[in-house]
Amino acid sequence: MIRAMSNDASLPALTANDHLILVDGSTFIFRAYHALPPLTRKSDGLPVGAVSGFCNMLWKLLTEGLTPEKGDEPTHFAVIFDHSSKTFRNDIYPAYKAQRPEPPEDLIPQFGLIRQATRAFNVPCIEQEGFEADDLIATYATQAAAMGARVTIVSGDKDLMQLIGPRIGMIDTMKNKIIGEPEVFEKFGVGPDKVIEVQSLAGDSVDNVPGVPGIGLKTAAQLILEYGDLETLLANAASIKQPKRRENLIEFAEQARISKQLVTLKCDVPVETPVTHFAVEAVNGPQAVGFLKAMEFTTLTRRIAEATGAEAGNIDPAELTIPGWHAPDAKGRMMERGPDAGSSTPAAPGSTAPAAPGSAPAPEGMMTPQHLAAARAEEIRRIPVDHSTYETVMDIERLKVWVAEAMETGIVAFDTETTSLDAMQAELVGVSLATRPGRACYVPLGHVDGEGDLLGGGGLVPGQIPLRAALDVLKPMLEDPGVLKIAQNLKYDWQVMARHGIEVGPHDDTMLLSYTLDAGKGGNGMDELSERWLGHTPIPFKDVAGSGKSMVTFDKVEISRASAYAAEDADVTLRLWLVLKPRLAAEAMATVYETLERPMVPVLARMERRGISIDRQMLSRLSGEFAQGMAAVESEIYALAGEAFNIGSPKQLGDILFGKMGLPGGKKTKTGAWSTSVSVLDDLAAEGHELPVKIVEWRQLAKLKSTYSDALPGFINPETKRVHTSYSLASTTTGRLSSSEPNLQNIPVRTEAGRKIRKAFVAEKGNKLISADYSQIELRVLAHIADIPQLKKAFADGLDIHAMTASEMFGVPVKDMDPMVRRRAKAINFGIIYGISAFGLAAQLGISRGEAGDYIKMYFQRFPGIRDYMEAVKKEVHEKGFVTTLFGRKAHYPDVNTSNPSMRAFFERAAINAPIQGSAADIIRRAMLRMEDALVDAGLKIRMLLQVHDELIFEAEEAEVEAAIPVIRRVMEGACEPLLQLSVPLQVDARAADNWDEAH
DNA sequence: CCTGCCCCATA
DNA sequence: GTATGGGGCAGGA
Repeated sequence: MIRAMSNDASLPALTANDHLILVDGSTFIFRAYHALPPLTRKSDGLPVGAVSGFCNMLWKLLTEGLTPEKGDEPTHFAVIFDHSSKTFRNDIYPAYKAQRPEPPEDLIPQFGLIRQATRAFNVPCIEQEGFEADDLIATYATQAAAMGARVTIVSGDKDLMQLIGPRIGMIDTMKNKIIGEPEVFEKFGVGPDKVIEVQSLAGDSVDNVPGVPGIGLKTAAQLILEYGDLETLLANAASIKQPKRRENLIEFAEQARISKQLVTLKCDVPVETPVTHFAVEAVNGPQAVGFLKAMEFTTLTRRIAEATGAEAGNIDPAELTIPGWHAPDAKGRMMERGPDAGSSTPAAPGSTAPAAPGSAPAPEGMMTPQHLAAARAEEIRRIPVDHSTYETVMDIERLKVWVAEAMETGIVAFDTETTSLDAMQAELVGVSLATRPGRACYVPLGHVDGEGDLLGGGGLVPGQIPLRAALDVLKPMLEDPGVLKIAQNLKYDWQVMARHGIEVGPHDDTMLLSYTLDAGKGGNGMDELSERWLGHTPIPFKDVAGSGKSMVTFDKVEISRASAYAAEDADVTLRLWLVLKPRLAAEAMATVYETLERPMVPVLARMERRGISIDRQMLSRLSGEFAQGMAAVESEIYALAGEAFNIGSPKQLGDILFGKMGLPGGKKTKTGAWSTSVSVLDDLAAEGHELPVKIVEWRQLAKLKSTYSDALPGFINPETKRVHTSYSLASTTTGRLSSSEPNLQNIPVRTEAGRKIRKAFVAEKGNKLISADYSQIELRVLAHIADIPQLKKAFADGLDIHAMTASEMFGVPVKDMDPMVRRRAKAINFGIIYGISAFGLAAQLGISRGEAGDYIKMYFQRFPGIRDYMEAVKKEVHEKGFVTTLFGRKAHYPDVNTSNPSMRAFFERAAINAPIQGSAADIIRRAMLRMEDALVDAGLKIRMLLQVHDELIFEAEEAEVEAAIPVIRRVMEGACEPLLQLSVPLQVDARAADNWDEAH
């Protein structure tokens, strides 16, 4: 149909008072599809998630414009689509966008629907043969801007960023982000006017724009900033210093020019519909409502009916024309099971279900623990996982039935579903329970409907038990001393429940069971354990909530899908427990689990909840200082190098140092590139080169800025104003903890600049931070384990251990010792702990392999017990596949018997190190487990905040500091006892101050 | 957008 | 030579 007045000149041109909104319909479809909850469907199964997002956005933009404030509404509006995949660009470069994957199957019917939606809202729907939507948008935007009007492009497509200017803006509704010049700069490193120059160099693998090989966004921006544009750069390509880059720029010059043509948008498309025809017309209420009703968008239908005065009840759903779509027979999708689903008594789990533990059934009665454990594993493996047996609990009476069942059984696996991986911020969305294999339920508590996404709506899905009421029913069971609660990674669930006033206990943790039994054999995550022990692949999280950009929080997941996923988690957890728990006794690991692992959960959970204060202003000032320092060093570097380059790129740096400047490159990395690590740079610096010194300086500042001063403030919890790290109990082979998000176990300390970061960790007003650390704990453990008389005596006498070592080895007196000699001995001592090699020691000390070998030989002569210990450990690990710590913890090295000599040597060194590092880890764990009670018993309120392998950090009121320090020292120094009497004393140094740096 | 690589912060 | 976590870059899905 031809618009009646399509060439009517009487439609007025746009003026400065006009505001044109151009929606990039094509990319919107794809992005909405990925951003919105998966599997939103109409009752007949028609997938409509993208259409729903589109309609919401359209309505909001038409009525409000970009912001809810008045006066922002558009005067002109159009939605632009791609017409077909072939465009003039394919004539220039046939491969352009050639590798685009086919759109997902359930998206295909939505293409037509979105065009219908546009028409239903009375909005021009524009597409034109041979041109991409981007070219049409570019043309219309340029025309309107030339008339003086304001233009807003609604898209997240980076290719459109080249259009941004004084009158033309861009908004990404999916991210709710306005894209202006600063954002373009952030993305491309240049302003909008240079975007195409950068793109023509860097290329774009998504669209198959080739660019120039070896040049990414960073380098491209660097080059364009230096040369201004592509042609100038290509003209001067021969003078580029880096050989590889020069060659590529010359060889691929034509390819870059083609790329530029591909990315340059066409601003002069002979458009069929003039921009003046985009004047906004009132939405035809009945027409829009008819369409929305057909789509079953209830919320939006209501909203638009109200706004337009249309009588929704009297309007029939519109007829939809959907090519390629046939509604399936009215079988209906699986509905959530109602409150009465399932029988009122627990279903029999099947005759093969194991009896509850503790009540050893007669046939198994005479088996050894090992047989029992193996039989149990086989038994569990045979019960299939069946999602259809799970119940969705929507009714408080049913919940009470489940709780009663758990109380009666005495064992329940439970799992929480939340909105975040950060236990400190996660909102509870649901709880799942399992009482026997195959008997599990999910209790949704906080699911919302997804339609409110773009409008901020999204109320609770009706029918769920109110959160508070459900928790009141669950609490007595979760805290009942007679009911064992089992979880996978319990610390997380414990935290979430603690924030709702529930202290879960007693408990078991399948992740820790696995870690205790199998540390070093592989991961301890649930999916992995399920594969390993049950031969079952649980529903992947990404299948339920999506992944990456399109991931939704769990509260937006449809309840029936959430239910299958969540109930399965509890079911699998229970099964894993049934398999793993009997192994504790069979493999004599029950004590390790019960004294070193399980009780750590509440201790760490409390430490994480407390968090630590950081001084945001101080870090912000530091970021500024570091930035200034980097800028200063940067210009010196460019001057020394004779050109600008990306210092942060090891590849480019290597080209400059070893290519252009021809410095002798000592080492290469395993991929064959020049190594530019500090040790290499230091060597060059020692030869008198200035540039490497500056690089090291720049690197240090860059590291401190990006990893610490820039990143740490982002971890301040908005509610508590403190930083809450997360400790992992099960991610090292040796028994150490690890810390992440943020990692507070690698806060700088060695350099002056680094210690400024540490100063930003502060005590609250009226409080002090106390740092207490073990002195030389690993060497002391080594002295004990390997039973070395000289070492033991030195520690007993409180001597300087490295000086003593030097004295023994080189026969020099400790008094007035040359610091260099002591330094060598210190390096050797560390080397021993790491399973020394001549290669490593040589690298560390900057001496020859032969010389290092001589040192080691001499060391073993003086301390033969060390060599004996090392040989014994190697023998042990080859025979058993694991080694143990002083307290019985196992570290497995399943691949130690490999025939690859260097791999083998690596595992042997690791095995030598593990009992030392691991015993020290056990000791500080024991101290941590006793610390809280000891402090409370001493009448102190002081609390433990952090652990850094051999150091504990506390926060105490000033008045308590003096009394607290002796208690802390006593607990830490006596941590081995009474289980073990170490043959060397443990020594703890403790200090209090206003910040971490001064306390350390 | 994810992954491998390189480099670097700590004990 | 041991044990970690994390940031930036570049390349390939």
